[in-house]
Amino acid sequence: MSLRKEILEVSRSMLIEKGFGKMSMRKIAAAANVSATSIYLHFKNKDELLLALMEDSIAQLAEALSNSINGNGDALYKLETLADTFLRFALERPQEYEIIYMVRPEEMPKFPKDKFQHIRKVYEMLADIIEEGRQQGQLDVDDPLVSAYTLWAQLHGIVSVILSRRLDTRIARDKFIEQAKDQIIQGFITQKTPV
Amino acid sequence: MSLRKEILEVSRSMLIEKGFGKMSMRKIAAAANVSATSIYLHFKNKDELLLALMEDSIAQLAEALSNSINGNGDALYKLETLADTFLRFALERPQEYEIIYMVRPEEMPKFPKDKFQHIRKVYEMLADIIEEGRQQGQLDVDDPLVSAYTLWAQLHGIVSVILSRRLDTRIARDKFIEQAKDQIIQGFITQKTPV
DNA sequence: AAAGATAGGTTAACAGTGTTAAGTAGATAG
DNA sequence: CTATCTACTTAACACTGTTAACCTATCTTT
Repeated sequence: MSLRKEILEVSRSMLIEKGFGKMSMRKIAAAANVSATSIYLHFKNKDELLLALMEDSIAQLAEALSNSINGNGDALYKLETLADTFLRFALERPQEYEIIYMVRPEEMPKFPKDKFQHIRKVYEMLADIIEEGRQQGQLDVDDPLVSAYTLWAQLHGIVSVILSRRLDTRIARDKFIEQAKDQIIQGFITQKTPV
Repeated sequence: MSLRKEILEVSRSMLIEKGFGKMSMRKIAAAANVSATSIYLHFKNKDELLLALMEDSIAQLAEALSNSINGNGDALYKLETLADTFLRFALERPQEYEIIYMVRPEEMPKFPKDKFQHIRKVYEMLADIIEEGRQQGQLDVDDPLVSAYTLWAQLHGIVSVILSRRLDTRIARDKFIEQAKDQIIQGFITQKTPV
């Protein structure tokens, strides 16, 4: 196996086991039985390594999302399913979620296109679903792509509050998630205001 | 002025000017004309210093929110005003926002109650407004306190996506904010489904 | 085959980090 | 006048990311 791959593997498992904060170049190197400087032969710096991990996690999340909607159901159902899958992914694999959405490689180049192809595809898939729902009069949105990002941002907000331990201890986590999900979805549904 | 206060002031301006990443104990100490170890006489460690800054920023945010709804308007109007104020605070003072919602003091004790009194008050105020809206049939929510946290989480999601530069470059920031705000608020509004 | 370039690794070092242990000058108290 | 306490200091430890310089085996070119 190439050293590059090995570095990626050990850093990923280190990330998952110990969390992002305890990942250091030297520890990664030690785990791969190699000197710390060797990492720099394969990655420009720590941020680039992080981006590579990110790319991979994004691909996995994108796949989980794609798989969860296997064609059947109407737009609304699909939206709910996607929201569920997203929340489950985030809460079951918090460390991986973290590097996708919470870690900030310093001065992260604004959306380096190539690295974010996968997640862009997800947004576009989502936008398509929203558009479908709009045409069927089920959803009430303005710009579908913007709506896709909005939905995602809202879900991220929910996850973020939980993962960063900012949720009031008086509130049960599951109840919070359920209610939040309902409320978010409801924001997309066409209002049937009686004339 | 007490050294404790001076340390807080220096670190706050350092935080605002250079950002969280470039804040170090030694730099703070140098800016306060004191040795690095002196900080430890006033704060247990860096996290405690961070928490103190956090506490302060939270108080400011809480005040901005309280001030923005000066009694008049119905529940829905108040909700919109609060959302506006929150978003403005976050986007105008990103560094301060960051320490409130994004920085994670390692192993942050789950909501150390005393330090979060202010923000809890805000949530309760928000819950009251939501309850008021429910009683007037304007809002459709289950548990008002949970809804308060949900609203906040959603808004945080929007801010978070922008501040961590994860927003698609094709999407105009202002458009995103406006549409997101509308969608979030709509999630709270009573659906008038015709029978 | 000899010579040179290259790929892939090394060790040593720099400049920085949070944090602790031990020591010190000055005010205060008995 | 001595002892204690307070607020600070210097020195040091054990880390961090990163770079410079060096080594060695393999591949390419003459």
